[in-house]
Amino acid sequence: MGFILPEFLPYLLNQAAEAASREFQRGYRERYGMLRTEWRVLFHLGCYGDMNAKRICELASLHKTKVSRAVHALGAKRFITRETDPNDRRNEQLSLSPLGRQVFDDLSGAAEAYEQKLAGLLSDEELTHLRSALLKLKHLS
Amino acid sequence: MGFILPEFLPYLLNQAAEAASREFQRGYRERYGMLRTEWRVLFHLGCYGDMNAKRICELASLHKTKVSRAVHALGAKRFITRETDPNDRRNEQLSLSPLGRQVFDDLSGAAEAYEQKLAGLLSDEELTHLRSALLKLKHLS
DNA sequence: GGATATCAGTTACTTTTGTAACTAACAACG
DNA sequence: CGTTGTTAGTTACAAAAGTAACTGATATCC
Repeated sequence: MGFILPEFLPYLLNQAAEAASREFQRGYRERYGMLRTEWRVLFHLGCYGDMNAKRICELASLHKTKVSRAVHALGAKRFITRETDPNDRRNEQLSLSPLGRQVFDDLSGAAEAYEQKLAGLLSDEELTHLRSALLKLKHLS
Repeated sequence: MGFILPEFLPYLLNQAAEAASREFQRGYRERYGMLRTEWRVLFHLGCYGDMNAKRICELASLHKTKVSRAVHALGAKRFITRETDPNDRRNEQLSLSPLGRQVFDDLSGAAEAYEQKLAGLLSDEELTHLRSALLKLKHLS
């Protein structure tokens, strides 16, 4: 029988993800000139604490070049500082600067508000189920 | 309270969407050298029948430049034909060529198989709920 | 009919991403 | 030691996407 495009999961997921990102994206883009990967790096540091680029790659499933570029951009904006580990000079610890912390605080407020808005479209139950289904899908090698 | 990045819906949605697309994408990319937008255009014609680029933009929420480029690429590969409407020469009707139909048949088989694989990660109930939640999110302005 | 607006689609230019090859630092093994 | 391998991160180049301005065609309204 005919293939039903609007029920195809990868397609549906992409459309929902794009719709959910677009409006929120505009916020950090306009306010701080940040790209999505920059937002992600900033939030990893803000939510999990200092770490190196490698660790961010793992946590966020991002390629190292993407993270490298985001780290440069965030450094240029003075949102993060980079400190080379004297015991292993390949390793560079990333931290939020005080300015970066301020930006993070502002944006995490905006993120919470936006999450509320999205959550408003769904019941609590739907929301829990959605999160759990998304988590299962995420772990496709 | 701290913001929980791994529960943030836009982030979760993006990760799940990327994971769900990546493997499937490799298939049409390697077999036919197609990009994601080309896949989408091909599938709109295959699933809904002939239409013009404008209509594809609307159905798929894609920008017209993206569709224009995909249409060119699919034309160059001889997967679609383009016919100017004699009553309104701005309007160009797109159709699958016989070759394009073959490609569509092959890829829709692959898509069905992949959907089965994804569906295997979730129960029937989870799947229905997931689809319905994604549909609701998709309709954010 | 002629100025103006609108429409489908394209082009030219810029920004962002993907890929692979490259540093520089360290580890392991003989 | 010194060769070989691995690691964290960068760079250079090519592919793709975003943006806005542009065609050429039709519609509108005076």
